[in-house]
Amino acid sequence: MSRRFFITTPIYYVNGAPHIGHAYTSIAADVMARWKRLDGFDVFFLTGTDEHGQKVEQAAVATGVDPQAHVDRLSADFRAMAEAMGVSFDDFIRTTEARHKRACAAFWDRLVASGDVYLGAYEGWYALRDESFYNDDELTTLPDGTRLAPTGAPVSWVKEPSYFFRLSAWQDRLLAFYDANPEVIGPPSRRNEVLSFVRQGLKDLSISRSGFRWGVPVPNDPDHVMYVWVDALVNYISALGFPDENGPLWRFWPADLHLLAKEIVRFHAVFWPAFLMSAGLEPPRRVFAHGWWTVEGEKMSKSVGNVIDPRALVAEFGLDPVRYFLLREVPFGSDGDFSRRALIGRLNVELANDLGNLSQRTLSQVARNLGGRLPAIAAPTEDDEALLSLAAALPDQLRELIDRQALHEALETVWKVVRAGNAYVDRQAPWALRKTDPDRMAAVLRVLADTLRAVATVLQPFMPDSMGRMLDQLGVPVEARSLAGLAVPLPGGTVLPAPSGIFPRFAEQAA
RNA sequence: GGCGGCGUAGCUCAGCGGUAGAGCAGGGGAAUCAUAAUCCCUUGGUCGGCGGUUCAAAUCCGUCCGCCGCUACCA
Repeated sequence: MSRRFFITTPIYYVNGAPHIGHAYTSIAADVMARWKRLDGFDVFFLTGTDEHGQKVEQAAVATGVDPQAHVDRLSADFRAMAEAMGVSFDDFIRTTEARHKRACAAFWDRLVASGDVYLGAYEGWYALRDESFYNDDELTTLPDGTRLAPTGAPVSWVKEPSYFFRLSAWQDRLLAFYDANPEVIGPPSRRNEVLSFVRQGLKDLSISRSGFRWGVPVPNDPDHVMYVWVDALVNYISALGFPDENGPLWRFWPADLHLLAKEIVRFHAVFWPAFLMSAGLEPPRRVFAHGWWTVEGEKMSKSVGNVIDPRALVAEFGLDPVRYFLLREVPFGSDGDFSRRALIGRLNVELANDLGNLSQRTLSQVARNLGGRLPAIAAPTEDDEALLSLAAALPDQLRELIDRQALHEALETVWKVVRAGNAYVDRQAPWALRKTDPDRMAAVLRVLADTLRAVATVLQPFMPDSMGRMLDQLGVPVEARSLAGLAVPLPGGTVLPAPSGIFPRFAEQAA
């Protein structure tokens, strides 16, 4: 088994401020990246920004700034958002960087060399005023037959020279690829959509534009810039040093997981593998699409004014509760609804009451009744063994679940142990044992401490800061916090710091 | 229109051939170590309608009703 792991988010298009959807993808990828590191993998976690295209060029012109200055500002905002969300990326690629343009040019040359690129003409309804093509279904037709763009500009049928990628030639090879790699697209519903899309027949893909300049130049044809597909997708290999296949990072290719939102599955599961195979490179091992969030039951939109700013959310509730909520509330891969009420419920019930309080009630008894020293392990009773074995099973269970991106199930699995822990405390009643059987009380508290250690260890990728503090309070040295480290018991007598609450309950301010 | 999916307790969903499940919400009780946090018990469903296969169907097949996704060049 390969011990290296390459995971990516999409590069985010800089046509607005980052919102909860961007944060969601990045946080989910972060959890997986952190999990793999915890499990001893050599991880490369890539994110970044997509900065070319006509929309960006127009936005820059509209605000009277140079496109590069415009994207510098927006890209920095995305990067700051990732950092604010605790996203532990190893590299942040920007499509305006020289290394990316070099990779794109080399990649383009490979496609040309394979015979899959030809010069043709892209046809469509074009509005001269907007300098933009429109789809048929976007147009309105006046009684006199004039067609108008959504902007009100008149359109005419225009042919523009464009390079094409011979995607039509790749249909059978793509189907064979999906067939040989059934896990390459997830969840299964997305796989089905991709399969039916490819089966219905593929058209050649326009991969250059000559109507605007803000893009990567096409080699040997200064009239063209690369259109989005090639430019954007190549980021995944430009960050690995392509075309230098002897560079230090190239060993990370092919990507183990491209994580993305459902609307860009096709680009990643159809176009990208075809490009890569054409270029003589391996296609990604897995592409997984998650769903979209609504807000309080409504679609998120600028006009409704309900777009969630992830940083505002973190300012109010804290980073870890937000990360937890996003991954716990909804089966990963499905759509979900974001509501204050639901977030507060998860925070108060699951984080504060279930987990935070289990830690607090355990550690406060250790502090008060045992002088703050971790008791030694005693011979386990049947009840002890039941709880400990549940906790010990967590790493293997989560490995399997996280490998198939079932993040919500991973959290549910951990919470079964947390609930079992609370039930165990009540059954054993160490506060009563304090008077009748202090040794047994110590043994019970040790069982609880070990259970909490396992829980906190596997939850570190989800809530790095909070679980770090919990492990501090449990006396677990930083170097003993990996999955491998969990196998080595802490010595009895370890002095624990004074416990303090990790997840305060959230009280809604009275209006 | 074509292809695919879904419809199970008040809510969110799991189960996918063998006497209906979880979490939350509701009701009752216990405990008091703990962030008044916990634990135990419990109410509640003709598993969208109809028909079929089977000794046996949420579970397979057909059909109808209702929702949803995909059906390519904004990313």
